[in-house]
Amino acid sequence: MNISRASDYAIRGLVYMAKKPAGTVCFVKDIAKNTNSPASFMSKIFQTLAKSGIVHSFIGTKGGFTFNTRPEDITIKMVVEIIDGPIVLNRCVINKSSCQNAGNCDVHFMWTDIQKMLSKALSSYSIADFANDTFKNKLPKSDLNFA
Amino acid sequence: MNISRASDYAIRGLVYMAKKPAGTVCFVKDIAKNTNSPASFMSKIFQTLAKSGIVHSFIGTKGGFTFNTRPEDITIKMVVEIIDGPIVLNRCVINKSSCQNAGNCDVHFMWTDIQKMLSKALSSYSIADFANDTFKNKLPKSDLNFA
DNA sequence: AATATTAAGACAAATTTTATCTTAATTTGA
DNA sequence: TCAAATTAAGATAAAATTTGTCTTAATATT
Repeated sequence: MNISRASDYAIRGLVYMAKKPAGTVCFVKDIAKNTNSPASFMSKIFQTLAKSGIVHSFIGTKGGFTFNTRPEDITIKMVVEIIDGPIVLNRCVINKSSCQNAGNCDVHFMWTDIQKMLSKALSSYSIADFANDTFKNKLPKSDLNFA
Repeated sequence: MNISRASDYAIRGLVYMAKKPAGTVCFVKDIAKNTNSPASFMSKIFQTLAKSGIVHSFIGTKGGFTFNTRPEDITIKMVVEIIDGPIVLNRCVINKSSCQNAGNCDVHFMWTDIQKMLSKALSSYSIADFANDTFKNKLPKSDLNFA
């Protein structure tokens, strides 16, 4: 029940990029250094981000990465799902046949519901929120009252 | 970002037990059969549940497991944490020194907040909710509106 | 006391995560 | 133009976790 190191690195790397002037080409080496993450691991993570289309990569000297999607439009949910794969709290939520009750039991409904809630929460934050100061307007969600 | 098979089995096993009359001694073999889970794996899971104190085990012929805590008082969060360990969305939430910003960055605050929300949601369901019909009164949390 | 049945606990396979190392692509400067 | 430098891409590998099985010990019953 947690995000991977890779997702954490990805978010931190993208936030680092988002703090630079728009259009800046960033090297993995710099991104890694400034986020205290292993450069070769970060390299692989940015490969995945590039494949997804949210960043653009340039090979060779003076190569690097730029945003292909505005940081305002990149949600935390998007990043986590690109790196870790779809958020699925329990397998019965996506694969009903994996459930003895064919996904019709109350436990199934609980997981589906909590997953939706989590998904909404992760979608409510963007990379830009952490690069700029727009984050402060959003807290806290944990005050939500569950009857 | 998901619960383990083990936690899923544990919840299903406990719900199965909770449907029996209070005080019934249940065998792992039966629990496993009725939840479509590997018996030897379920055995290990119930060992862990017994160590935690929420169920009581009896060794030998006519041995088995009974509740040591009322199903009403066993939350889904408790079960998940007993089996999978504490719910920690990102390591910086519990270990600030693992964060380059000593846990004072906005990303840290986001994870802490979402974790609290998730924790509250998981605490709002009990094993009894799925054994009886009290579950229906609780949905849906996913209607919560995140500004 | 022997047997049957149970949980407990040691052990092992499989998968996932977290990386590293090598290769290919591109630019730049000599 | 070609070698060198620098970059991302991709193959490979180590480590950790998850998921399970197999053997042992405990207890009750006959």
